[in-house]
Amino acid sequence: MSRTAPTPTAPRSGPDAKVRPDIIAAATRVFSERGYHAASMSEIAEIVGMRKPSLYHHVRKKEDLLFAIHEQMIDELIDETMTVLSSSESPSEKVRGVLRVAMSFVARHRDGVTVFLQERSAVSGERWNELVVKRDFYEQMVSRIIAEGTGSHAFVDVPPAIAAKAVLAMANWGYTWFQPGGPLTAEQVADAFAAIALQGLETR
Amino acid sequence: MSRTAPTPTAPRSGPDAKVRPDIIAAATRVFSERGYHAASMSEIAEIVGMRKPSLYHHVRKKEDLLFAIHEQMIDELIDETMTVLSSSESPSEKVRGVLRVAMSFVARHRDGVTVFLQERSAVSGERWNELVVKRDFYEQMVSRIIAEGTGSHAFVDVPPAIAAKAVLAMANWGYTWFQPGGPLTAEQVADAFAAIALQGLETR
DNA sequence: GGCTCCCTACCGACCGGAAGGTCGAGTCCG
DNA sequence: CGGACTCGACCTTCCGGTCGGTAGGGAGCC
Repeated sequence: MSRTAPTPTAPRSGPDAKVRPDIIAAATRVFSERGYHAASMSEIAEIVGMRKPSLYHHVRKKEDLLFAIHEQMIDELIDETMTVLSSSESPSEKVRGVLRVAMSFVARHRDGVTVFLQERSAVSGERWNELVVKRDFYEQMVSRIIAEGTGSHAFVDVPPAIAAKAVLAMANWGYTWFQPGGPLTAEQVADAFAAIALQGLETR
Repeated sequence: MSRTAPTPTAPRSGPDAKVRPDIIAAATRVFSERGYHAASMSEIAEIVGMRKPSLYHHVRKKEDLLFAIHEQMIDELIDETMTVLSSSESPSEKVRGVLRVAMSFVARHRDGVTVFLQERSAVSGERWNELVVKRDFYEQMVSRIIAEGTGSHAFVDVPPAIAAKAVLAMANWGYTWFQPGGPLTAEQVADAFAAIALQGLETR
């Protein structure tokens, strides 16, 4: 057949087993387009060029695919944001950096981010907790940057948690409207958002 | 029977017929909790105290319920925001007003807003366009306020469309985290967001 | 008051379809 | 030979939606 995976990927050996990347990619596309519950395993199978029963040779349950997407997204996002956090820039520059990373992430992984943000409640049970922890951790990273700014009086005295919500909202909401081929690049948008978040709209 | 609707509500006379409010309320709750596709008509029927076939006496299709919720939300939101837009306040005050209206809206109609923002793509066909037009109109309202501010040099020179995205993002994203019984009221959150959007995080 | 008529609301039973998931048999390749 | 991989047929479950029939109350009439 016209298979493309050379590595003999260990098949469904556990709940956390590696799944073939093209399958994850197909699932990401279908989940993002139709929504998790409306998406069918048959359609995912068809995209990767097999039938549904074959797909179940690589995946245990439909939910495993959803979880894998979620995990991959939040792990990568945390990883990329970490480099910003651990830099020696000023709090302002870190906020700008967070926004740049986040917007660039949205631009590069549109479908994945859509699934990650829109299908938040579809993951159930044990693994849901794991994701909540990581999401909270990510938010804490941003919160800490802002606390750093207010601590050094570089930032106005607003509750860091609320300010973090505001900054994250700008980036997260991007998945609903940002088009990678549009008039503005992700970096330009991120910088515009950073300007608003840091200096505000009013003239000085 | 123990009915409570005294008015002989005209039953399913057309696609735009009025549906009993308790049915809309039940659908809103179920759609918000389970997601549109995962929600079942039986569960909605059960909440309002009837069986599925009886529910279909009041509603033609499942999608009609979804559409009704969407329409109700966007219509009310536009209506409330209109009063802000048509006031004679300064652009800054109007931005604050928009955020107050939006956050208060989120607080009062949590489930409805959740459906409205999360189940955006589940509406199909003709009526979807109608909703897109209204959503764009709402966004234009905010965009215009900001253009007004940049025009009078009260606001910094940023593209109004981008600034509108930023402002709306803060409010829209609220549905994912704001708890009406939490430490901050909707108005307090809105004012904090307005402060960030207008003056920025950096000290002057 | 009784009586019929009719319309609204309600429901048990049912249908067609589609979905997630399984099974057993086959193929290919090291 | 054996394990990875594929698939046709199949099972179960559930869902959106329909159908035929029933209860009940108001309107009109005698």
